[in-house]
Amino acid sequence: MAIEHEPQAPAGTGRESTGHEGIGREPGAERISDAEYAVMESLWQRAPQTAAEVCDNVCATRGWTMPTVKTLLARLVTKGVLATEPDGRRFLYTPLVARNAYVGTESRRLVDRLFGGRAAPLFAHLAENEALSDEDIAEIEHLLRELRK
Amino acid sequence: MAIEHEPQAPAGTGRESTGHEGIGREPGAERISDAEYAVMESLWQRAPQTAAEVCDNVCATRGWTMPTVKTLLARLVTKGVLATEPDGRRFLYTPLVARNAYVGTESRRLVDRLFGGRAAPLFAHLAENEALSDEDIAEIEHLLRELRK
DNA sequence: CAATTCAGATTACATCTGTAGTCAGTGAGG
DNA sequence: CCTCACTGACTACAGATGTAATCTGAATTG
Repeated sequence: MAIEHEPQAPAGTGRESTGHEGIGREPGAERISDAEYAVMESLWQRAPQTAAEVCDNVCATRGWTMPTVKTLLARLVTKGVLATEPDGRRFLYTPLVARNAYVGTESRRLVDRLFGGRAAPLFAHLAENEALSDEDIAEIEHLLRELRK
Repeated sequence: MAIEHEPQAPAGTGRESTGHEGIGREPGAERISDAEYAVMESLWQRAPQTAAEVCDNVCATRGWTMPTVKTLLARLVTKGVLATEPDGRRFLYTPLVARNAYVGTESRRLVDRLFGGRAAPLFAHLAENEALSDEDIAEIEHLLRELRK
């Protein structure tokens, strides 16, 4: 099929491009994979960025090449967690889900899966494994005092 | 090739059956997937169990059939997180990694990935999202007092 | 002892992930 | 104006995962 030359949402809008779906399609519903997460990190740090900029930020550390970043960006757009905005001939990518929200769901997932939805056992685990620094403890105590109020 | 009739470690003992492994092969090194985790849960609850018993425990809730459970069990054995012990003509499966250990690594992974290895921000998130029950808070306070000592 | 049944082994297959290569259009430079 | 570089789009492909069917041998049962 003919490809429009105007920049448009990259990659496979294939099976669900109709956009009419009422249920289960809110942005961020899709899981973000490990590799994708690295890309998101970069964009959460600063947005919007071009693909090249994202690569500058992550390719070195992860040992990736541009094509890899491109693919990941495309997938993230497909998943609905990144928005694209044409800027001349390239795209600017912007997160559609706040890091905060993502982190929230992920933490929740873990707590639900592993600790029956209770945060205390998680905390206990971290404590047992000495995953808590003194600083952590201090901060948590502070937060607790806040909550108490 | 002829298959020995005596029950033996199911599936792909292929590349690492020698047992002499020195490096990088400690049990539990492999990641446990979501579906596999359900199987492990059952076995952590009670062990050893036969495949049929595990299915009794999870097939209903997850909408699985026996073959699925078999596959998952086989994969878990391959991954080195389940041990098998012949019992008549079937196998008894037993976890090789304690739930505790698994839960520990997973929590750690999350904290590392999402919160830069610090537990306090995780805690803050849970607090913000009201993921903390009063009970949780009480328990955590108790744990904190323990730690203080 | 033969037929049935049940367990594990093998195979299947679509999707997702990690990681990349290639193609084609568009704007920039000569 | 033509060529080249850069960018996004498409294709690739192996391994993991979710989910299951089929095959085969062995144990149970009549």
